Amino acid sequence: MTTHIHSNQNTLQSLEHNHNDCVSEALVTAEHLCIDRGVQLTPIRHKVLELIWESHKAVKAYELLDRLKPLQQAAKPATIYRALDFLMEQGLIHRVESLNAFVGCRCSGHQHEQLLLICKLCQEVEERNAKEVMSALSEETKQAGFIVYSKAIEVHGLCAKCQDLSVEKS
Amino acid sequence: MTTHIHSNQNTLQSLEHNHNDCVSEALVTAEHLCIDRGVQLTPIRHKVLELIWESHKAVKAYELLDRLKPLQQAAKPATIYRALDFLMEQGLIHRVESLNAFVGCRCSGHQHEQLLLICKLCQEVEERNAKEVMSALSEETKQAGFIVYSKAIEVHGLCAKCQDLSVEKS
DNA sequence: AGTTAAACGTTATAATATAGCGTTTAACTA
DNA sequence: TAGTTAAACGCTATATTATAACGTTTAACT
Repeated sequence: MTTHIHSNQNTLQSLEHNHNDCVSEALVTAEHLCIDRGVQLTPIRHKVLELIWESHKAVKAYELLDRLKPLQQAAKPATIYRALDFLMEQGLIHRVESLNAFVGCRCSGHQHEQLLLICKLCQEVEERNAKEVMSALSEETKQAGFIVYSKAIEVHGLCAKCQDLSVEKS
Repeated sequence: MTTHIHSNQNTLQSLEHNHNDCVSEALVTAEHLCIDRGVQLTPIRHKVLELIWESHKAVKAYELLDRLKPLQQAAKPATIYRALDFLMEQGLIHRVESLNAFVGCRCSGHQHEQLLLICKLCQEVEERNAKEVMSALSEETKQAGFIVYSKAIEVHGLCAKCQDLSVEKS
C-alpha cells in the first residue's frame, strides 16, 4: 500500500539541521556582506530575506507580500519586488525561473550561479556547485562561440528524502 | 567607435539558412510525428506552431495571440495556451523559462531537453544537445540521489554572430 | 544645516496564465 | 450509419506575476 506523502513534514528543515541556526547564519552573512560592499540591508530588505529563509522551499513574491504585510502595513507589490531585486543583485537569493519564485542562496556572493534541484513533492530547493556540470557548460558555450552573461540550470524531480519517505510508507 | 547594433538584422534567419525550408521541414516533421502518435495537429495548433517558427527568437504567448487573431477571430488567451500546452507535450516547442516565452524545437520528439543559448542582442535561441553537459548533470543528480523529471538549462549572453557584428562595426 | 541620491509609499496598470462551463467536432462503437 | 463519448474549442471571467510613474521620506555626504 502506498500512502499519501505530506509535503510539509520530515523536510530538510525538521530532519537535517537546526533551521534557526541556518537562518541566523544566512542573515549574519548577508549583514556582513552588505556592510563590506557599502550597500544598505534596510529593515524591509532584511525582513524579506528572513521570510525567504523561513524554509528551503521556493517562495512566490505575493506569498512574501502576504507575510510581510502584518509587519509592514504599507507593503505593496513594489515593496517586495524592490527588495527582491536588491537581494538578487547582491547574490543573496536565487530566482527560480521555472517557478517564478525565490529561494535563499547559501553561497552568497561568490560563484552565484548554481545548479538548483527542485523537489516536486516537498518543494525544497537544493543548491549545488556542480563543478563538472559548470565546466562542461563552459566548454560547450566556448565551442558555440557564445559569451555567457548568466545561467539558469534547474532540475525538477524527486529529492532523496521524498524517495525514502515513499519507500518507508509503501 | 562602437555603433549601435540592430537586433533584427543579420540574424540566423537572413544569413545562414533558407528559413522557408527550415519552417517547412519543422512543420512536415510535426505533421508526421502527430500522425504517428495518433494525436491531432489541428489547424489552430498547426498555425501556432507556424507562427512560432516565423523566427528563431523566443516568442511570448500574447505576441502569438496578436498574430493569430487576424487569422482566427475567436482567438483568446486560452486558445494560445491550449495550443502551446499541446505543442510542448508533443515536444514540438520549448518553453524558455527565464523569458516566459516559447521557441520551436529542432529535435522534435527525441531527447527533448536541451541546452538553450539565448542571445540578449538578436534574441535568437540556439538549441544544443550538449552531451557532455547532460552527462555531467546526470552524474551530479545521481550523486545527489535526486530523480530527474525535467530540466531547464538556459544560458543568456551574446551569440557568435552578434559578437562579430559588434567587431565589424567598431 | 543644506544638498543629493537612495529608498520607500502609493496608485495604477501591464503582462502572463488559468478556471469553468457550454458548444462543436471528431473518433469510436454498436 | 446513427448514437455515444471524449477531445477540442468558444467564451467569460478572474487569478497571478510584475512594472511604471511620481511624490515623499530617509540617509549619506558635504
